[in-house]
Amino acid sequence: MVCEIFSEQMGSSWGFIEEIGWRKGPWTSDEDRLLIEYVKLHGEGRWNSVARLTGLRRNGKSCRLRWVNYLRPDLKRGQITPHEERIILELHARWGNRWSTIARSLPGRTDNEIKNYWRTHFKKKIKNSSDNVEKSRARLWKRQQFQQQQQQQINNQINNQIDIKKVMSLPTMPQAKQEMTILYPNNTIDQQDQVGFFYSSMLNNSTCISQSEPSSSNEDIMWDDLWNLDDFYGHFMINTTTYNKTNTTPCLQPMATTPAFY
DNA sequence: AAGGATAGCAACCGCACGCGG
DNA sequence: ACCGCGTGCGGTTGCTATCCT
Repeated sequence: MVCEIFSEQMGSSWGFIEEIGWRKGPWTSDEDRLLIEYVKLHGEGRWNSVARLTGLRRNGKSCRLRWVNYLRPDLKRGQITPHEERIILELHARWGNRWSTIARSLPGRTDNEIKNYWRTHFKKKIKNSSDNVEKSRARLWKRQQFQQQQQQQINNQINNQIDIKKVMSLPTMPQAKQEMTILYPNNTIDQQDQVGFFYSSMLNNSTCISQSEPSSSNEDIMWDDLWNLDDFYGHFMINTTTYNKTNTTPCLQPMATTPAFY
Protein backbone atom coordinates (compact mmCIF):
# COMPACT_ATOMS: atom_id res chain seq x y z
CA MET A 1 0.00 0.00 0.00
CA VAL A 2 2.71 2.41 1.02
CA CYS A 3 4.70 1.35 -1.98
CA GLU A 4 1.82 1.94 -4.29
CA ILE A 5 1.29 5.43 -2.96
CA PHE A 6 4.98 6.09 -3.25
CA SER A 7 5.05 4.83 -6.77
CA GLU A 8 2.24 7.11 -7.74
CA GLN A 9 4.07 10.03 -6.22
CA MET A 10 7.35 9.27 -7.86
CA GLY A 11 6.08 7.82 -11.10
CA SER A 12 7.95 5.27 -13.15
CA SER A 13 8.03 4.28 -16.77
CA TRP A 14 9.40 0.96 -15.58
CA GLY A 15 6.08 0.12 -13.99
CA PHE A 16 7.55 0.66 -10.57
CA ILE A 17 9.22 -2.62 -9.88
CA GLU A 18 9.38 -2.89 -6.12
CA GLU A 19 11.42 -5.43 -4.25
CA ILE A 20 11.44 -5.49 -0.49
CA GLY A 21 10.78 -1.77 -0.33
CA TRP A 22 13.55 -0.63 -2.67
CA ARG A 23 12.62 1.56 -5.56
CA LYS A 24 13.96 0.75 -8.99
CA GLY A 25 13.94 2.34 -12.38
CA PRO A 26 14.73 5.85 -13.52
CA TRP A 27 15.65 8.43 -10.93
CA THR A 28 13.46 11.46 -10.38
CA SER A 29 14.77 14.96 -9.79
CA ASP A 30 13.63 14.74 -6.17
CA GLU A 31 15.66 11.61 -5.65
CA ASP A 32 18.66 13.23 -7.29
CA ARG A 33 18.33 16.22 -5.00
CA LEU A 34 18.22 14.00 -1.92
CA LEU A 35 21.29 12.11 -3.02
CA ILE A 36 23.23 15.28 -3.81
CA GLU A 37 22.37 16.68 -0.41
CA TYR A 38 23.52 13.48 1.22
CA VAL A 39 26.89 13.61 -0.53
CA LYS A 40 27.29 17.28 0.38
CA LEU A 41 26.76 16.46 4.02
CA HIS A 42 28.46 13.09 4.35
CA GLY A 43 30.71 12.78 1.35
CA GLU A 44 30.96 9.82 -0.99
CA GLY A 45 30.79 6.34 0.43
CA ARG A 46 28.66 4.53 2.98
CA TRP A 47 26.02 4.29 0.31
CA ASN A 48 23.92 1.90 2.32
CA SER A 49 23.37 4.70 4.81
CA VAL A 50 21.73 6.92 2.23
CA ALA A 51 18.32 5.36 2.58
CA ARG A 52 18.41 5.57 6.36
CA LEU A 53 19.65 9.15 6.51
CA THR A 54 17.70 10.70 3.67
CA GLY A 55 14.56 8.63 3.38
CA LEU A 56 15.51 7.83 -0.17
CA ARG A 57 14.13 4.44 -1.03
CA ARG A 58 17.06 3.31 -3.09
CA ASN A 59 19.59 0.70 -2.13
CA GLY A 60 23.25 1.55 -1.72
CA LYS A 61 24.32 0.17 -5.02
CA SER A 62 21.74 2.17 -6.87
CA CYS A 63 22.77 5.36 -5.06
CA ARG A 64 26.45 4.85 -5.78
CA LEU A 65 25.75 4.12 -9.42
CA ARG A 66 23.58 7.19 -9.81
CA TRP A 67 26.21 9.40 -8.21
CA VAL A 68 29.18 7.97 -10.07
CA ASN A 69 27.56 7.84 -13.48
CA TYR A 70 25.33 10.87 -13.46
CA LEU A 71 25.42 13.26 -10.52
CA ARG A 72 29.13 13.69 -9.91
CA PRO A 73 29.96 17.35 -10.54
CA ASP A 74 33.18 16.59 -12.40
CA LEU A 75 31.47 14.59 -15.10
CA LYS A 76 32.03 15.73 -18.64
CA ARG A 77 28.86 15.95 -20.64
CA GLY A 78 28.45 15.70 -24.36
CA GLN A 79 29.64 13.40 -27.07
CA ILE A 80 32.86 11.49 -27.05
CA THR A 81 35.34 13.51 -29.05
CA PRO A 82 37.46 11.96 -31.81
CA HIS A 83 40.46 12.42 -29.57
CA GLU A 84 38.77 10.57 -26.73
CA GLU A 85 37.63 7.92 -29.16
CA ARG A 86 41.18 7.34 -30.25
CA ILE A 87 42.28 7.05 -26.64
CA ILE A 88 39.52 4.58 -25.92
CA LEU A 89 40.51 2.45 -28.85
CA GLU A 90 44.13 2.49 -27.96
CA LEU A 91 43.50 1.65 -24.32
CA HIS A 92 40.97 -1.02 -25.21
CA ALA A 93 43.53 -2.59 -27.48
CA ARG A 94 45.85 -2.74 -24.53
CA TRP A 95 43.51 -3.60 -21.68
CA GLY A 96 40.44 -5.10 -23.25
CA ASN A 97 37.17 -4.59 -21.42
CA ARG A 98 38.70 -3.03 -18.36
CA TRP A 99 36.42 -0.07 -18.64
CA SER A 100 37.21 1.45 -15.28
CA THR A 101 40.90 1.41 -16.11
CA ILE A 102 40.22 3.05 -19.43
CA ALA A 103 37.96 5.60 -17.75
CA ARG A 104 40.77 6.69 -15.44
CA SER A 105 42.59 7.97 -18.48
CA LEU A 106 39.61 10.01 -19.58
CA PRO A 107 38.76 12.59 -16.92
CA GLY A 108 35.06 13.24 -16.66
CA ARG A 109 34.09 10.05 -18.41
CA THR A 110 32.68 7.04 -16.61
CA ASP A 111 33.35 3.40 -17.22
CA ASN A 112 29.67 2.95 -17.99
CA GLU A 113 29.79 5.70 -20.57
CA ILE A 114 32.83 4.26 -22.27
CA LYS A 115 31.41 0.79 -22.16
CA ASN A 116 28.15 1.93 -23.71
CA TYR A 117 29.99 3.94 -26.32
CA TRP A 118 32.11 0.99 -27.29
CA ARG A 119 29.21 -1.41 -27.51
CA THR A 120 26.92 0.85 -29.45
CA HIS A 121 29.41 2.60 -31.66
CA PHE A 122 30.96 -0.59 -32.91
CA LYS A 123 27.97 -2.88 -32.81
CA LYS A 124 28.13 -3.49 -36.53
CA LYS A 125 31.62 -4.72 -36.11
CA ILE A 126 30.42 -7.15 -33.47
CA LYS A 127 28.00 -8.64 -35.94
CA ASN A 128 30.72 -9.14 -38.47
CA SER A 129 32.74 -11.15 -36.07
CA SER A 130 30.02 -12.69 -33.92
CA ASP A 131 29.41 -15.38 -36.47
CA ASN A 132 32.07 -17.18 -34.55
CA VAL A 133 30.25 -17.08 -31.24
CA GLU A 134 29.96 -20.82 -31.06
CA LYS A 135 33.59 -21.17 -31.98
CA SER A 136 34.44 -18.72 -29.25
CA ARG A 137 32.49 -20.72 -26.71
CA ALA A 138 34.30 -23.84 -27.72
CA ARG A 139 37.58 -22.03 -27.42
CA LEU A 140 36.60 -20.69 -24.02
CA TRP A 141 35.75 -24.17 -22.84
CA LYS A 142 39.04 -25.51 -24.16
CA ARG A 143 40.91 -22.70 -22.49
CA GLN A 144 39.25 -23.47 -19.18
CA GLN A 145 40.29 -27.06 -19.56
CA PHE A 146 43.77 -25.89 -20.34
CA GLN A 147 43.85 -23.66 -17.30
CA GLN A 148 42.67 -26.44 -15.07
CA GLN A 149 45.38 -28.69 -16.42
CA GLN A 150 47.97 -25.99 -15.93
CA GLN A 151 46.80 -25.37 -12.38
CA GLN A 152 46.86 -29.07 -11.67
CA GLN A 153 50.38 -29.33 -13.02
CA ILE A 154 51.51 -26.43 -10.89
CA ASN A 155 49.91 -27.92 -7.84
CA ASN A 156 51.58 -31.23 -8.53
CA GLN A 157 54.92 -29.56 -8.96
CA ILE A 158 54.50 -27.64 -5.75
CA ASN A 159 53.54 -30.81 -3.98
CA ASN A 160 56.64 -32.47 -5.33
CA GLN A 161 58.70 -29.57 -4.01
CA ILE A 162 60.13 -28.73 -7.35
CA ASP A 163 62.04 -25.50 -7.56
CA ILE A 164 59.41 -22.77 -7.33
CA LYS A 165 61.24 -20.64 -9.80
CA LYS A 166 60.86 -23.30 -12.42
CA VAL A 167 57.17 -23.58 -11.71
CA MET A 168 56.46 -19.89 -11.89
CA SER A 169 58.71 -18.97 -14.77
CA LEU A 170 56.73 -17.25 -17.46
CA PRO A 171 57.03 -18.33 -21.06
CA THR A 172 58.25 -15.87 -23.58
CA MET A 173 55.76 -14.39 -25.95
CA PRO A 174 56.51 -16.80 -28.80
CA GLN A 175 55.99 -19.66 -26.37
CA ALA A 176 52.66 -18.25 -25.39
CA LYS A 177 51.71 -17.99 -29.02
CA GLN A 178 52.64 -21.58 -29.52
CA GLU A 179 50.33 -22.49 -26.68
CA MET A 180 47.56 -20.58 -28.32
CA THR A 181 48.08 -22.46 -31.52
CA ILE A 182 48.09 -25.76 -29.71
CA LEU A 183 45.10 -24.75 -27.67
CA TYR A 184 42.98 -23.94 -30.68
CA PRO A 185 43.98 -26.53 -33.21
CA ASN A 186 40.88 -25.84 -35.26
CA ASN A 187 41.73 -22.21 -35.70
CA THR A 188 41.74 -20.99 -39.21
CA ILE A 189 44.83 -19.45 -40.61
CA ASP A 190 43.16 -16.07 -40.25
CA GLN A 191 42.46 -16.60 -36.60
CA GLN A 192 46.00 -17.62 -35.97
CA ASP A 193 47.12 -14.60 -37.87
CA GLN A 194 45.05 -12.50 -35.51
CA VAL A 195 46.92 -14.00 -32.64
CA GLY A 196 50.13 -13.13 -34.36
CA PHE A 197 48.89 -9.66 -35.07
CA PHE A 198 47.95 -9.22 -31.46
CA TYR A 199 51.28 -10.28 -30.13
CA SER A 200 53.28 -8.39 -32.68
CA SER A 201 51.24 -5.32 -31.88
CA MET A 202 51.84 -5.70 -28.22
CA LEU A 203 55.47 -6.52 -28.61
CA ASN A 204 56.04 -3.55 -30.82
CA ASN A 205 54.08 -1.54 -28.28
CA SER A 206 52.28 0.14 -31.14
CA THR A 207 49.41 -0.78 -33.34
CA CYS A 208 48.00 0.74 -36.44
CA ILE A 209 45.62 2.71 -34.28
CA SER A 210 48.53 4.53 -32.77
CA GLN A 211 48.81 6.51 -35.94
CA SER A 212 47.66 9.98 -35.16
CA GLU A 213 45.43 10.32 -38.17
CA PRO A 214 44.45 7.09 -39.87
CA SER A 215 43.69 7.65 -43.49
CA SER A 216 40.14 7.12 -44.60
CA SER A 217 41.29 4.49 -47.04
CA ASN A 218 42.61 2.16 -44.42
CA GLU A 219 40.30 3.09 -41.59
CA ASP A 220 37.80 0.35 -42.31
CA ILE A 221 40.56 -2.16 -42.40
CA MET A 222 41.76 -0.80 -39.10
CA TRP A 223 38.33 -1.23 -37.49
CA ASP A 224 37.93 -4.68 -38.90
CA ASP A 225 41.29 -5.69 -37.55
CA LEU A 226 40.45 -4.32 -34.17
CA TRP A 227 37.05 -5.87 -34.03
CA ASN A 228 38.09 -9.27 -35.23
CA LEU A 229 40.83 -9.04 -32.72
CA ASP A 230 38.31 -8.33 -30.03
CA ASP A 231 36.79 -11.71 -30.63
CA PHE A 232 40.12 -13.11 -29.66
CA TYR A 233 41.46 -10.93 -26.94
CA GLY A 234 38.02 -10.08 -25.56
CA HIS A 235 38.07 -13.55 -24.08
CA PHE A 236 41.78 -13.45 -23.68
CA MET A 237 41.40 -10.48 -21.38
CA ILE A 238 39.10 -12.32 -19.06
CA ASN A 239 42.07 -14.10 -17.65
CA THR A 240 44.14 -10.99 -17.37
CA THR A 241 41.32 -9.24 -15.62
CA THR A 242 40.81 -12.05 -13.22
CA TYR A 243 44.42 -12.41 -12.26
CA ASN A 244 45.23 -8.74 -12.43
CA LYS A 245 42.18 -7.28 -10.84
CA THR A 246 43.99 -5.68 -7.99
CA ASN A 247 46.31 -3.88 -10.34
CA THR A 248 44.33 -0.73 -10.83
CA THR A 249 47.24 1.39 -11.82
CA PRO A 250 47.18 2.19 -15.51
CA CYS A 251 50.16 0.46 -16.96
CA LEU A 252 51.05 0.03 -20.56
CA GLN A 253 53.42 -2.87 -20.17
CA PRO A 254 51.69 -5.86 -18.57
CA MET A 255 49.93 -6.94 -21.72
CA ALA A 256 53.18 -7.01 -23.58
CA THR A 257 54.95 -9.02 -20.95
CA THR A 258 52.27 -11.07 -19.26
CA PRO A 259 51.29 -14.17 -21.15
CA ALA A 260 47.66 -15.00 -21.58
CA PHE A 261 47.38 -17.86 -19.18
CA TYR A 262 49.15 -16.45 -16.16
C1' DA B 1 1.96 8.20 -41.89
C1' DA B 2 2.94 3.88 -39.71
C1' DG B 3 5.51 0.39 -37.98
C1' DG B 4 9.70 -2.15 -37.54
C1' DA B 5 14.77 -1.77 -36.84
C1' DT B 6 18.51 0.25 -34.75
C1' DA B 7 21.19 3.38 -31.72
C1' DG B 8 22.04 5.41 -27.39
C1' DC B 9 22.04 5.28 -22.70
C1' DA B 10 20.50 4.71 -17.82
C1' DA B 11 20.07 1.34 -14.64
C1' DC B 12 20.19 -3.36 -12.77
C1' DC B 13 22.47 -7.78 -11.68
C1' DG B 14 25.82 -11.01 -10.17
C1' DC B 15 30.31 -11.71 -8.85
C1' DA B 16 34.69 -10.68 -6.70
C1' DC B 17 37.60 -8.24 -3.67
C1' DG B 18 39.17 -5.69 0.51
C1' DC B 19 38.65 -4.86 5.12
C1' DG B 20 37.30 -4.91 9.78
C1' DG B 21 35.32 -7.52 13.54
C1' DA C 1 40.40 -18.56 9.64
C1' DC C 2 35.95 -17.12 8.91
C1' DC C 3 32.15 -14.06 8.06
C1' DG C 4 29.54 -10.04 6.83
C1' DC C 5 29.49 -5.61 4.88
C1' DG C 6 30.65 -2.13 1.62
C1' DT C 7 32.31 -1.28 -2.69
C1' DG C 8 33.92 -1.81 -7.50
C1' DC C 9 33.57 -3.94 -11.82
C1' DG C 10 31.94 -5.98 -16.18
C1' DG C 11 28.00 -7.79 -18.43
C1' DT C 12 23.25 -7.36 -19.47
C1' DT C 13 18.63 -5.50 -19.80
C1' DG C 14 15.10 -2.51 -21.11
C1' DC C 15 13.37 2.02 -22.28
C1' DT C 16 13.31 6.04 -25.41
C1' DA C 17 14.56 8.41 -29.50
C1' DT C 18 15.70 8.27 -34.11
C1' DC C 19 16.11 6.24 -38.53
C1' DC C 20 14.55 3.57 -42.33
C1' DT C 21 11.38 1.29 -45.41
